[in-house]
Formats: sequence, structure tokens, C-alpha cells
Amino acid sequence: MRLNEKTKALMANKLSAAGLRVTQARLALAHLLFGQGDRHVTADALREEALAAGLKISQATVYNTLNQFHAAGLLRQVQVDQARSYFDTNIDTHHHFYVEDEARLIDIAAQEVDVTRLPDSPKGYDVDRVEVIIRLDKSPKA
Amino acid sequence: MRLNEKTKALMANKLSAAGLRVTQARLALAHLLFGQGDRHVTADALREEALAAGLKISQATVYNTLNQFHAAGLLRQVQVDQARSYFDTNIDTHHHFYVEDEARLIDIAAQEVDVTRLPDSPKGYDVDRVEVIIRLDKSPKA
DNA sequence: CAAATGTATTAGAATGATTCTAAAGTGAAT
DNA sequence: ATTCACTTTAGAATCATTCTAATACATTTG
Repeated sequence: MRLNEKTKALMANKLSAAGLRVTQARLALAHLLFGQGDRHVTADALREEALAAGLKISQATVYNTLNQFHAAGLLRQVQVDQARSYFDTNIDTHHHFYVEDEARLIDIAAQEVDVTRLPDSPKGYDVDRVEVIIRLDKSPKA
Repeated sequence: MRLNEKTKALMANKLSAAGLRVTQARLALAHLLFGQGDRHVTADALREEALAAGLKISQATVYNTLNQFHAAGLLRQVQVDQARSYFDTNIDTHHHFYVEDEARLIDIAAQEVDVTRLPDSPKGYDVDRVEVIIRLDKSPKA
């Protein structure tokens, strides 16, 4: 895998800013994750992508790294399917379409959805995040 | 476990109406699930409840039955936690609070939430369901 | 710039939820 | 009662994820 110097510096910056040590594995995964716009990846998909790119990286490292990036606030974890976790490189407030048949997530910008009224939280609890998930089906054929 | 005749008849009805054969296991689990207001259960929690109630039932049957009830529209499956599935006996349109620290779901009636604008679905797809999940944290101690 | 220190990475085992298998049981229809 | 299809079962299998404890690497120190 070739990281051009510019991207590499950007990613190294991102990692440092997040308080993470800059290592080969993290740089390479950051490049895959953050070098191409907003993405939704599963651990396994990222692993395959890394291998396809010629990286030598273990599945454990992929999991560790995704969890560290998530803990550091670089990724958001999305739970829409009981079978696996998705990691979303878009950490701004936003929502999702989920195509169950294709196990595919699609971002919805925050301003595309208006939630104009919410109930009060139970006493002793605060709202961490409001998620809107629109589950989609394939339209019937005419 | 004692099922009073009235509840038993109700549950048998519910099963038949859903196109499911009325069996011992299904009757007993239906009684636990639907005999006490709206509930959110995990497969494991339901198993323990069944055993505590003196039922002799295998974990496989609990899973099979939950999946059948779900497929038959008697239960709704809620994915808020990657570790396990919740089954919700409330199948009307509604939403959820989720207390992550306690792995606990709380129903929100549909009329407590106003979603006044949604984006168009991608071409070729229809909305199956809109879910709003409000993730809660414990309030800091004053 | 080499040794020391602490953090990362690894392969492989372990875990935990869920599903599968194939054998034995039960409900419904004759 | 007999048959036939559907259920239930124990236990094995699967799959995503986490853990372990050994090796490698990044950073600090001398």
C-alpha cells in the first residue's frame, strides 16, 4: 500500500490529535477509513480491504483499532443489525437508511430529518444521542 | 407452571390467529411474554424466566419460538446493542429509550415523538419502518 | 544513537449469542 | 390407533468479537 506523503501527514495528525500513538497499522487503517469520504465498514470488510491493499494486518488489530478509533471519537458505531457492528466515518450528527436485504447503510444528513418533539428523559438520565433509522425494503416490481 | 384457563384460551387463540400450531412450549412462552403487559426480553432472560417458572424447555426452543413469534408478527425485534437481540411484545408503532449502562429498553409511545420531515427513500426502496432510539446516560451526580 | 520502557500487534484460544443437525416427541387428520 | 408433518431437543457448529501472553515497535532516556 502506498500512502502519499500528504495523506500520511494528515492521518498522523488526526491520530495525534485524538491522543493515539502513530503506528503503521493505525496509519494504514486510517488511510483506508478516512481517505475516501464517508464510509460504513464492518470489521471484516475492513480486514479484507486491508489485505487486498497488500497490508499485513491481523483481524485482532483491525478490531482493536476500530475500537480505539471509536473510543477516541474518530468513528461512530452503528447498531442496526444484530449480526455485526458498523463503523461510520461520519461523526457529525446524522441519521441512516438501512437496507436490510443488502446489509447496507446510507447516511441521512441531520437537516433532512426534523424531530420536533421528544419526551422528557426518565429522571436521573440524560440524552446521549437521538438516532433515527429508516429501514428500507426493495420496492415490489411494479 | 399454571396457566389459568382463560389466559390459556387467549394465548391459544393468539397463536392460531398467527398461523402457528398450538403447542405446550408456545403456549407457555406466550403466557410469559404476553401475560403481563409490554415487555422487552432477551432470549437468555426468557429462558431463565421459563426455568424459574418450572418449565422444562431448551434454549433452542426459546430461540425458535422467539423467531417464529417475530416472523408471525407477534413480536418486534429491537437492535440497540450489538451483543444481543431484544424482543418487544409491543408491536404497535412506537420508539425507545435505551439505557446503555443497564442494557435496558423503555418504550416511548408514538405520540410522544414528532418526526415531521423525512427524506425521500432512494429510488427502488420503500420505507419499512422508522425507528427513533434515544440513548441515555446516567446523569452526573449533581 | 543504543538501551530501556511502555504501548502495539499478533496468532491462536476463548467467549457468547445464535443457528444448525438429526433424532425423538407431539398435534392433527384420518 | 396410525400416519404424517411439524416441534422440540441436546449438543455440535458457526460467527463476530474479545482475550491472552508472547513478540515487535515507538518513544524516551542516558
